[in-house]
Amino acid sequence: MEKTIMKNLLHCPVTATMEVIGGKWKLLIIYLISNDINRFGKMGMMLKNISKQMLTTQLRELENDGIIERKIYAEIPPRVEYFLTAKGNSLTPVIERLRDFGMEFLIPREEASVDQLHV
Amino acid sequence: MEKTIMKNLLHCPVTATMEVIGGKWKLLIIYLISNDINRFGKMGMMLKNISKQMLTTQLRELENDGIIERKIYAEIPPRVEYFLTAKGNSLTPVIERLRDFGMEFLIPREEASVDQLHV
DNA sequence: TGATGTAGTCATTTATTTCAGACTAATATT
DNA sequence: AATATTAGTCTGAAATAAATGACTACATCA
Repeated sequence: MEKTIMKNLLHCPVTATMEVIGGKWKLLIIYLISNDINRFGKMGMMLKNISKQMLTTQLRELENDGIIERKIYAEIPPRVEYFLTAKGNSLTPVIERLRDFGMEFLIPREEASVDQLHV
Repeated sequence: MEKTIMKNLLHCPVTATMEVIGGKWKLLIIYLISNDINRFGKMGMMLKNISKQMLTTQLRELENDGIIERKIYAEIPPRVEYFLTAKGNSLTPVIERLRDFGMEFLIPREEASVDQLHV
């Protein structure tokens, strides 16, 4: 075997996807947005231990990767809302498989809780 | 909405799975093992920029999470081989979806290369 | 007049990861 | 007797990531 693997893995779609969703808060943010918690302040409240800076960074990265969209309303005080793009919504099968694996192998059935925000 | 989300997410199967596979080198290591590159030294050679310590850490975590198994042969010099467990093999659907998303949205078709180690 | 609310930015400090390199065990080979 | 081999461990240093707290803009409300 050659050592071409590293070169290949630069273009590996698995690795590439992990880079997009792998950030500490990214799937959580996607989850919040898909549940209409899509403003900076609200998100910050839900993600108890996140700093503003971290939240900003994660949102910007998701935006740059085309997963979410940022809509600025010309109001004062400022209002910004985030939405999933079509690309972002295409992550659904990935997330479902992550969930399946977690439910089957990692989380005791009774304790599992997903997709319920207790609004 | 209450702030129960953080409590819930402690048991979120999506997050739990990400914790298992999210480590920088873990999917690569799983990939190598599934291609019979399953000894410490060989893996270290393939993963060009990994340190021994890092490799050890990742392998131990995967082992503790039940994804891989460690077989020690009582020989000198020492021989240790790693194998995927049934649980580890159950990650296949997850990895396939990660790949699908990457191929469709992240990697230009011509450049994509997965599952080919050029042995 | 002064406080309030939103969505941030920026500089500095602190915490967490990761790396580099020396070291080990025990046997076979030269 | 010295060297090679494998799969690591250990310590201290360097690099990266993340948190903290101050600061901004501008209209509206009290």
